[in-house]
Amino acid sequence: MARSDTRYREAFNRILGYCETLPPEAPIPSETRLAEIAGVSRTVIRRCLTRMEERGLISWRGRDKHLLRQPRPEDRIALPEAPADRRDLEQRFLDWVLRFDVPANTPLSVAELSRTFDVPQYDLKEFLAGLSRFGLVSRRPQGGWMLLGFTKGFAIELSDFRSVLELNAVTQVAEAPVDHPVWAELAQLRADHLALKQAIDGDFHEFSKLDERFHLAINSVVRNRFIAEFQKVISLIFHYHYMWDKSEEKHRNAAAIDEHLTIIDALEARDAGAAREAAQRHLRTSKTTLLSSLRHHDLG
Amino acid sequence: MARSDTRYREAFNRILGYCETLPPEAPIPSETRLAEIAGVSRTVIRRCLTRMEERGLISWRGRDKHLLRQPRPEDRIALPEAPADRRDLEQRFLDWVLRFDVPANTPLSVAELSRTFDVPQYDLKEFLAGLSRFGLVSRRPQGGWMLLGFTKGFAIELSDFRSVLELNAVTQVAEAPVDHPVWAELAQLRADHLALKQAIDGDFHEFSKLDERFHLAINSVVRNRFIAEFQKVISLIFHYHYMWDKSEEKHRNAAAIDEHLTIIDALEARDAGAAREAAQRHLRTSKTTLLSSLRHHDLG
DNA sequence: TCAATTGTTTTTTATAATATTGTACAAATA
DNA sequence: TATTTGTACAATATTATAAAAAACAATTGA
Repeated sequence: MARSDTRYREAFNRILGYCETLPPEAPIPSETRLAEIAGVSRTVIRRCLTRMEERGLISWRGRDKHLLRQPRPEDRIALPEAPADRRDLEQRFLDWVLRFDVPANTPLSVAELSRTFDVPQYDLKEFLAGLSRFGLVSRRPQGGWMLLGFTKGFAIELSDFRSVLELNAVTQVAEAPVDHPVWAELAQLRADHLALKQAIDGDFHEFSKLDERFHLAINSVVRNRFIAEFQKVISLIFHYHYMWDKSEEKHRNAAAIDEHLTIIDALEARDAGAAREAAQRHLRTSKTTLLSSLRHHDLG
Repeated sequence: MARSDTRYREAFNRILGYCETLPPEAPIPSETRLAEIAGVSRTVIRRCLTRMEERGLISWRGRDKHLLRQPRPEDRIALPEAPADRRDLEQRFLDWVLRFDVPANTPLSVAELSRTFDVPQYDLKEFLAGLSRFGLVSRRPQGGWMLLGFTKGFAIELSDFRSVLELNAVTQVAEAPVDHPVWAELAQLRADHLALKQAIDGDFHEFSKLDERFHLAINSVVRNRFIAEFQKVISLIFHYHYMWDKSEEKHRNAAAIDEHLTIIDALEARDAGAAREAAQRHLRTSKTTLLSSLRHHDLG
């Protein structure tokens, strides 16, 4: 009826683990020290100590705490199952949106999402609030949330924004010092592109991964928290749409390989202007592809 | 112990208002229709109708609903006071952070913020979740939130990001059609800049407003939801820091006026390259100013 | 017969209540 | 005097639940 005691349970087991490393009848460190070890507050530690005393694991009077016996496996508390990783919720959510081709202006039910993603409702609320900053979702007047994304306007503005960021990245690469790791990565990418170009007839599906690697390498030169945050979302969206638009995939990928190689050429020649121009061409192609993939979905 | 009935109360008063426009003994529209009028679900409408019947305002049997008497002021329900505008929470929060010079890595107490801003805690949670997308705040491992912003690294990256966006905007302005409203605005800005330049000795404080107008005009040409979202935060932060860094303010503002005029000159000559270059110089100055204002605060 | 409306049930959302956890400070110890 | 513990209090996370929305079934009237 209030917050869970997972923190206490985890701390208890962790302290138990720590005690196992101690010699028999060893003194137990101070509460503050234990709190540091378990990464929780003293309140939780005191609960743990109380339980340990009850179970006859330790003696505890004032600041005199001693280990009475070695902890056994059955001393541990059971943890509430299903940690349900909150971290990659974003990945899973976008995956869901794109994979099931959830149309724009779909009402999102927090209750339903909570079930499908196995995540508590308040976590989702927080997550959706974050996404609303990207204009991907918004609050509905009658309550709840709504998926906005993936209209034509959204795709255009996303592409444009991506272009702005990526052209900036390209410029920065051209100015990167010779010992920057990006140059080694680009050399490797050039080789891999050439190899795939040879085997394009059979392996054209492989391009998707290469494309992601290429753009990641370019953008890795830019160290900026704001840009990095957006890049994650952008690359995910583009990546998926490319994977699913199967029309003329082979031809498209062959063309993209050449575009990538042109960019690499210009970069290695340290010709920022040419690199920007080549990147601009490539980004225009990408935009067209993204838009046409949306059109196909509209028809299907 | 659950959600408030504000929605019902507001709907009731709105329906009352609608009934006042009706002739005496008029039939009441269908529940669905009323729901549309009040912007609320049928469930709420039925609660409203029940209350109206109890108060002898209407007769209600099945789908036969009639007005019995004209609603009077005392029929209205009292609304829970203090709407506490959720909309400009962002403005007020950033204002608070910057005005009180809240240092980086300050733990934020949702309870305390809730009191100072007169906003429910869950609204704040949602808001902070949104800000965490901008890297301004983050979750602490032991629970709660923490203000990250306004370290040197943050200022640098923010400035860099601003430059990327603004240089893009400048390029777009240079390509804007002659009948675009930005040209009229720039002409006006030129005049205002020249006027202030004349009176700089006395009115140099006025520059802050002019600066905001100038950058807003440039950026208004870019129609992009992602960029617009960021611009709001960026301009607010720069704006405040300029206001408070009083060192050499007059000299700084005089220089900035000239920089602005150079940009306007290049733009009106449709010389995108020169405009970008001038903008780049101006943005570099801005960055330096922002950084030095942080340094002053560190010392103070 | 069928579209519109109402009656009823189910589902979802917003939010107050609250157990758990964190934190500050006083008292005790060594 | 610096640690450590005891105690009180405040904040947070999470639940429980009333309010609202949505879905569905039954009814009505043209």
